[in-house]
Amino acid sequence: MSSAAQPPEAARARRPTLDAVAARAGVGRGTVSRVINGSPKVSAHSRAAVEQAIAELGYVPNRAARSLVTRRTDSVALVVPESETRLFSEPYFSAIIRGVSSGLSGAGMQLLLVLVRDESERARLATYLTEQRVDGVLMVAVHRDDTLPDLLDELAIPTVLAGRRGHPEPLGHVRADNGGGARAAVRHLLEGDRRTIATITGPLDMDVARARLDGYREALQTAGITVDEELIAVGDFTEEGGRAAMRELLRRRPHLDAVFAASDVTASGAVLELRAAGRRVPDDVAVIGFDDSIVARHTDPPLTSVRQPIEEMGRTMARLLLEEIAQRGKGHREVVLPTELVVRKSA
Amino acid sequence: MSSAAQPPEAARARRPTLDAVAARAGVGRGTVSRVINGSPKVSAHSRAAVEQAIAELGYVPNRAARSLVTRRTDSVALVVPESETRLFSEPYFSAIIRGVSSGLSGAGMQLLLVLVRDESERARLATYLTEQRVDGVLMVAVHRDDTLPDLLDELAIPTVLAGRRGHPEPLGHVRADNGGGARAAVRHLLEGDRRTIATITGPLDMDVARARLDGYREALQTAGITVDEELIAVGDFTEEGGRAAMRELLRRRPHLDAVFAASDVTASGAVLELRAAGRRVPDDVAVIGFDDSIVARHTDPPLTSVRQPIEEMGRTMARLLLEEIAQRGKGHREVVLPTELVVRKSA
DNA sequence: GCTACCCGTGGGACCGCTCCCACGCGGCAT
DNA sequence: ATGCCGCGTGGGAGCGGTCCCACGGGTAGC
Repeated sequence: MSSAAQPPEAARARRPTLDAVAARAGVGRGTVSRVINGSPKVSAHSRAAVEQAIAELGYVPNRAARSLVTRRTDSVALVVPESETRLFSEPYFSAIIRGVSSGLSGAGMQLLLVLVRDESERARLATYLTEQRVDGVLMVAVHRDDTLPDLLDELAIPTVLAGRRGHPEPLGHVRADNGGGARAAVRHLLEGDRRTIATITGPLDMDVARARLDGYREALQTAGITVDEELIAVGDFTEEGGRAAMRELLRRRPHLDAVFAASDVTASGAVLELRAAGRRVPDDVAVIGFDDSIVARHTDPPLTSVRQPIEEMGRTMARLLLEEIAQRGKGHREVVLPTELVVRKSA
Repeated sequence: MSSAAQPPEAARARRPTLDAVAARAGVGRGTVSRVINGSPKVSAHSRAAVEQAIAELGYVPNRAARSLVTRRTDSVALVVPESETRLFSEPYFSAIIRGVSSGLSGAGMQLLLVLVRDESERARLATYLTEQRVDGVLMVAVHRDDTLPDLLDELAIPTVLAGRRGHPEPLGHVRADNGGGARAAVRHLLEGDRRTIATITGPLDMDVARARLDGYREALQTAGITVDEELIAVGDFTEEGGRAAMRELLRRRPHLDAVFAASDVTASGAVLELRAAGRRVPDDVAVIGFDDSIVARHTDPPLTSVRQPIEEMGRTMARLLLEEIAQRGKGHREVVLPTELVVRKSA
């Protein structure tokens, strides 16, 4: 058991192999392999002998060897643009990881986390992913012009995206009902008798941002209100972007009485800017964010926000990917999860 | 190039092997291997031929095969207790990952993310880690009684911890100067003429929490102030814990005029509770947090907080681990990185 | 009593790479 | 010319599994 007594320079103690187990159990390699892989065609007697030998030797199968012959790695990659780990306010990043991890762990799959720093690294990434290191790929924050998903499609590597690039989206993906969330937010503002409702969007090359903007438009139209394009400002999901957009909106339409922001961080920037301009929130201007992140609970006033079931999205992504790996091309390729309006003080 | 034309049921196109490259380049396997691994003992002519063949075939080495013979996997695991992904306020979790990822990527190492849900999973984890799937292990949020590090030590798997379990800590680790940060915070409060300074700690089975508490004590003693044990309340790094601790402190010492909290989230809970008790922050009671997380910037008032260089901690962990993997037992085993007090409005 | 079948089993042939040994060949000293 | 050295090189052996084929022995069917 203890290799601690060995001199530090010694090679790491070599672990027992399948052969060793077979020898100790007095059976052949094939039988040991069958026991390990749960084959039913093993006598109770042999099975017991093998299991005891495994326990005595502390045998653990070598993944590389198995992987070499089965051509599976039992691991999947989660690809995240590095910039997103900064931008995404909590709990997005960790919640996705938690969901993915929990969806995977039951299947004995390992999670390879790949942060992509910049374009030059994308090329290297493509190499990694073809190195037969992973059985499938999960991607978050895919942009409309992202080419990596196409490459994965072409290489026939099972892939599931968080969100879609456009529609139709040929690859499997999971997304929140962004449009529905946006509609609920705007409806809530209308019910609070707000009439001049502005919106600060995310980058419009991302489908989430577009879908939230569309929801905003639809809710207004449903209420019989003509959309005033001057009430729409493009942001980038950051606080600073939110401030800039808010300044611009105030300049264009000083008398607006509500803002629907495409993220909490953006909303918090908007709140700061509104206050700087002497407006009270929510008395003069109501504000609603998106994500229900930790920021929403800690701003002043706490933000009303649209919550996405992020952890469940991660779990669902994992499930879709496992299905796709198990049986190429089967399973439904698109899942939309519901959003929920969390009402706090800002609207 | 295109396997897209094949029927979906077809096995994934088998990738070219080293043999194929050798045949195409008109050389032996050995020579191709040498080129790939950058051996100098290859003639310019052969090297060129091999490189061309690799490019033409789109050859990518198979990791499993290499791994099987070299007994290296070129990947390391980052082990995170799942509860921590919830508790750690941003930016800790993602910043550590970013740092680790950047420290690793240069060395061509891959990052395996392992969330540990509960004790039962720890056992499975131990199995994973001995499966020869990783060359080393990084761990965050190690508790004092955590046995996994000992196991890793015994198995002679290179390991680096974020923070230490106690001291001395036999394993390599990286930590922030928690004591120094705490001292700086308390000194700042003293300079603001606060005299009745309370503290809300983290769970005392974690070294970070202990070190911050020690720093608090030292700063007071240095200033010639006797530590009043009634001004010390134990929290758990959560907001609710912060609120409960603050209530207790107000009960014990109603006239306290400052609080040093061991985390921003705790501090934000304390602020809420202070306000509920009719105290103004910072006028009546000054508050300082720890972490300089996104929460600190968004509370009202924005929190003065102690910043840790988290991303750099991650990078340093990766560096230490790579050193340890390259040459067992060499390299210095302990790195302490400086903290910095970020002054905002709360103190 | 002989053939047919099935079940459990052992072990050979690989998977794709690295390691290392042996070999050929040109250049230099003898 | 002969011997020696060293450089580049080819290819056998193995890493530790899985897959699959062939085989032995029991049971059932005729």
